[in-house]
Amino acid sequence: MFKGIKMAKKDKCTTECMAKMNELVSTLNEKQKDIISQEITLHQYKKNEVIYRYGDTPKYIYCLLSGKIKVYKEGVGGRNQIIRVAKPVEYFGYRAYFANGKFITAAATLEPSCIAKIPLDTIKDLILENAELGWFFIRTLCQELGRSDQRTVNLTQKHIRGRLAESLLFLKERYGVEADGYTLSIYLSREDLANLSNMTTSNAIRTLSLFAADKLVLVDGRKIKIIDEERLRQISRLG
Amino acid sequence: MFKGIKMAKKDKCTTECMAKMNELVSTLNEKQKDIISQEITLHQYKKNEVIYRYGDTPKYIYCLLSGKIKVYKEGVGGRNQIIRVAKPVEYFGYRAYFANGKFITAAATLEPSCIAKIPLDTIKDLILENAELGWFFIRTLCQELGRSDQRTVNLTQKHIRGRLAESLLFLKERYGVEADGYTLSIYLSREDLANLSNMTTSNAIRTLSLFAADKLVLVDGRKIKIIDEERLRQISRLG
DNA sequence: TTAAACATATGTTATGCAGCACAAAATTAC
DNA sequence: GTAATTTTGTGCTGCATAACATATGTTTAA
Repeated sequence: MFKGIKMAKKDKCTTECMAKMNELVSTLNEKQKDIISQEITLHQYKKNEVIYRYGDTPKYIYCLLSGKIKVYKEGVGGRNQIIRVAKPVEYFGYRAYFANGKFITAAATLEPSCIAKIPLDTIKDLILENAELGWFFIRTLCQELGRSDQRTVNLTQKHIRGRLAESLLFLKERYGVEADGYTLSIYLSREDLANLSNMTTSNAIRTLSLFAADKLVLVDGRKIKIIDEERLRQISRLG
Repeated sequence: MFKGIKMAKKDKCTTECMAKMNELVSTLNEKQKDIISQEITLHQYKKNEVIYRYGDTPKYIYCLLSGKIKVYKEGVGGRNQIIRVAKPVEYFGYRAYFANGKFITAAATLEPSCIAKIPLDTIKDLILENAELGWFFIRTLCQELGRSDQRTVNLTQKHIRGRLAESLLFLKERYGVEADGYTLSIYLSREDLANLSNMTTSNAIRTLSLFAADKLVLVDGRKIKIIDEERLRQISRLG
């Protein structure tokens, strides 16, 4: 029977993928787990590949299994604003569906990524029959909203140095550092760094150079080592 | 029996209040409604009264039954940033609790307001046993998050005129207009208007005067009539 | 291998807006 | 009813940062 074959083909990948999604899957009963594993699909994305676009109709929830992605908004004059970044295993692309609208953001990979997709209609049905799953999304959304509130003030009220310092600390907290304990585990282009910090690319480059000259960071291409976290924190605080 | 008396005393107000909260209450069964009506308390706030403060531990969900409130964040150098505003019947003050943290914002009334309080422990319990209630919060949070994303770009990328235009349209959409069809149904101080639009009070005053000179709005103290909505929309779009 | 496209770097200019200072008007307090 | 305080209004100055120009290094493509 076709379904059996399809399942068999999927099985190894799907099982692995469901294991990674444990935080969500653990709220489900066996029947619900089955439904998800029937509906879930896996996708490979290259670096800088667009996942969804502004204006699209949301149909799937995306689960980032490996890699890194950005959610961004096209601003005035082609200037993009990075709204949030995700790491494994986090979910994205579902907000607009739950709010009953189209996408007001776009999403793209920052590095090669593996992403699982589940139809949102299915997720909605599951939420309505499983309060614990709903609770998972409520907690997640509340954390997102807190971060968003925080970012609004940071981006609007701090000066350039403060905004960049804030972004570097944000990236460290979000993605961590490599084995040496200093190098940020994410290699952003200066443009993405600028879009994250609400400034022009020129100013991101300039200010990062100044930080390097002040021995706050050590820059080697896209590798950034955070040397003096304490002073970066000061700069971020004082605006 | 004491509980009975307590109930009896509360009954009229509570019933009225529960009726207003229909969007939430309608998701509950009788037993759950009883729990809420036992725990709910009503409070009157004067104009410009603080409801909760930065750093406080969230204990109650607040339901605005009448009046208007702002949720704001203290920024650099005493400059406040209004994060969102609520109208009847909307809920606030629960985000931090669900995200397991303290308040990172403060809230205050913009006019005399009547506010119901329900312990968040109770709400959490109800969400965990009532998926439909959870769904209500998910929808609400997703709308909030969308507004927040939108605001981030507006506040960071638009010029002063664009930001003020945006704020005026935002207020119209959020609070509506009076019987004449033009006068905004909210009387904000210039300072609050500035804090909503990410600018200094001086610039809010100045720019509003310019709008008045350009016949886009008609200003009489804190009363603002929106005359030329189309052009305001243009100004807002173009930054 | 060369060219083309892109990313990074840095200096210069232009300007939008914050930060004053001060005055007038309106509200509140006594 | 007068003083005190807050809110509103306007002009001026300086600075932060966007915008532009240009150069160099680096990856991609033909």
